[in-house]
Amino acid sequence: MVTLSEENYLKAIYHLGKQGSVVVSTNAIAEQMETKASSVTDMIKKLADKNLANYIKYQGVSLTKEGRLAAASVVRKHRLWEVLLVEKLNFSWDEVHEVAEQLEHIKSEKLINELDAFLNYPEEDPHGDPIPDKEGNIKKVEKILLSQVDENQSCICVGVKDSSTDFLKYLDKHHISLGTSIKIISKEKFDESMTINVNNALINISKIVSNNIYVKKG
Amino acid sequence: MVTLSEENYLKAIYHLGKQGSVVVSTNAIAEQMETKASSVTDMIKKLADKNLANYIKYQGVSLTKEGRLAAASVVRKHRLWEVLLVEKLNFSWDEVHEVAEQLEHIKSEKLINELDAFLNYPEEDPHGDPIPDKEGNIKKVEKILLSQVDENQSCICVGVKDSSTDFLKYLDKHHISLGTSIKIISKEKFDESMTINVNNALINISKIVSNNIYVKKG
DNA sequence: ATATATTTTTAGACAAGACTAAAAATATAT
DNA sequence: ATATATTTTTAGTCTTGTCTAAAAATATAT
Repeated sequence: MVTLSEENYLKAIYHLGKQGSVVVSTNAIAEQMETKASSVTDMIKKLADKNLANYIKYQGVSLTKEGRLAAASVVRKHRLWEVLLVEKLNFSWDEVHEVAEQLEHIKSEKLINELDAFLNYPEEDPHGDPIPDKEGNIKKVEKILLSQVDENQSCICVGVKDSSTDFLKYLDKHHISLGTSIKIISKEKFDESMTINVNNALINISKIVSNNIYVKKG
Repeated sequence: MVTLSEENYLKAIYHLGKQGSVVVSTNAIAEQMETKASSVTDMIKKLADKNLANYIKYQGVSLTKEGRLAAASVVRKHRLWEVLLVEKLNFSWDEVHEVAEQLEHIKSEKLINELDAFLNYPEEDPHGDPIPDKEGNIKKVEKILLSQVDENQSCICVGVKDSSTDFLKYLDKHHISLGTSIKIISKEKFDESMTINVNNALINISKIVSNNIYVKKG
């Protein structure tokens, strides 16, 4: 049995090391989880004992195949629940995270499969992040940061890198959501801000903003 | 903050002492929760410290107003989730309990209110048990045990007292569910079994069975 | 009313998960 | 290469919730 706490560590390692295949440091995990390095060391040992992680003292951790699947399963659940919250229960995309953090730990194979079917097998969560399938596979989609797009090019918002409440509310205020068409009008050299056209309104966004919006050509 | 474990104790006391207004014994709680009396004593003290329970050593516990509301809230969540599972996610009434035991601890006011609305404000769960409202009030419905009904009378199944998987599967096998019409054909004096008519089939049920089915006149 | 049985509580121990402070290993800089 | 800084681990403590065994209180029976 994988405990709630173990699931959270697996998820952190999964996210830090691109789907868990890369070695990550104790401190990185501690920062991600807002805990202390010593707590991380303790837990890593438990994960290694359970064959969920590969661990070499002082060197870092990566997930085993089993650990990767367990982590992907938690992420799958998190994202499916987020879809339910937004599509059926009137949550906005900035309200779902906290609740999904709880729901992702509910243990029931049937529940998650039925939820998947009920939601019509969504491929992405409300922030444009891919939903792993039962085997833990994710569909890689072409996406680049808005900051990479050149002047006079048009693109479509397909996701966000930062999904904090503050950032999502900022996007809401400027009517930017998934599927929104964005045209780059101009880019400033000195601060790398850009002026963009969204729904025929011109707005100026900082580099920080354009660096946290994923878009595709179009 | 009420912890998961505390919520489970509150729920147990709530169920044992008709909505928590009655004093219940340490042993009764221990039995209900499949734990030891000493663990119960420990937890009762914590609940009393938090003003969720009234506790007098060696005398027993009851819930305070606050404790009763907290317990009713957990029961409300449990039963609403059960409705979701059955109505939307293809669970049968014997499959919902275990998952609802987990879901009932999810903390989000908005979630439970939206769920309530999404399900169209159900008044009962899939076993016919009433769903407390936000204030913890439950609608008392007229119901008697099938064993109380006289020969030649007809009635309608409105709930079950035992909602164990085994019993619910037994009812499924005999096509008895909520809303099913039942006519009492005859009752045996010596073992108190009865023959009933369900969907034009005659079946014989033991006292144990008739004692676990709630019905209303009709 | 006294002895016996049952219930409840206390005392002490344990596991999980987290923390602090100190020690050990690794990395960096001159 | 040696000193310094950083990272990681260890050792020991704390809290929550559980348990066992023993003690205390209450209930029951003769």
